[in-house]
Amino acid sequence: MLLTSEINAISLKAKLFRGFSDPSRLSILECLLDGPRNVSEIVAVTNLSQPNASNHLSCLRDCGLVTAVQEGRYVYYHLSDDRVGNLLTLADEVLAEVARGVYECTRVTQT
Amino acid sequence: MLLTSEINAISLKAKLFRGFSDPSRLSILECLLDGPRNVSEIVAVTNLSQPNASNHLSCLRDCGLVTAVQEGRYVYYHLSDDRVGNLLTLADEVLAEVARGVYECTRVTQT
DNA sequence: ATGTTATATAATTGTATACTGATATGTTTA
DNA sequence: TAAACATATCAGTATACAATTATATAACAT
Repeated sequence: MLLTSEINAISLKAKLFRGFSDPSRLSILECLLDGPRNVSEIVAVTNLSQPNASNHLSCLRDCGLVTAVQEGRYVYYHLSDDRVGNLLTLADEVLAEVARGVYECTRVTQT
Repeated sequence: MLLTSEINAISLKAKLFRGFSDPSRLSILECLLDGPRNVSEIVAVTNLSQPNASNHLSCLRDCGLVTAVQEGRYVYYHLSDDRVGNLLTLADEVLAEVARGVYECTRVTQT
């Protein structure tokens, strides 16, 4: 039986993973692996519309996964912690192992 | 500009993370960190309804994150790869860093 | 000051998906 | 075979959320 505090910790962690669980946000995070990028650069790399990118960036910022630094009229974003990158790398390893299973999973729609 | 193959890889990774991004599935995965459990045990530990647990287990199974072994009328589930556990652990570390941000994120509903 | 570029926010809509309740399938024991 | 137990599936509903369009705010240039 789960305690209330454990439930909260789990919900929190689920929220963290949810930050990674959308292709648009993941594109943004991957693009930031190479270093800070401003919104226009992110839009160019990811092909997202500007408002869409901005929305996802807000989400990532609120979740603490990225940090924003304003320089003039540009806003540069960077990963807020090295371990965010580590998570992406480790995910690649897991993916290499379970790729077939994930690919064939029909319960979650692939965009 | 992202190539098609990169888009697919990213969608795949997003799907992987989506497996972790629901509190119910996360409860199941955490409960399996201690070793194999059958569905009834999982239901008891997580407080999920049996059909709900079964649905999430199907999803996790399809995604390759867990493996099912039938023993008599019981079906035992276990994490399919050690790195699945590693991802959970690393997530804890990231969470410790960004907990406040995640907690305050209002863009994603916390259950 | 005015226009232009960069970014953020708001309202809306469509779709995905988590949950529930009912039921089906499968396995064991009597 | 029947009854009891374990697990899976299905239909229906409600909610979360991603994307779009339009607009607002802010910084810079002319």
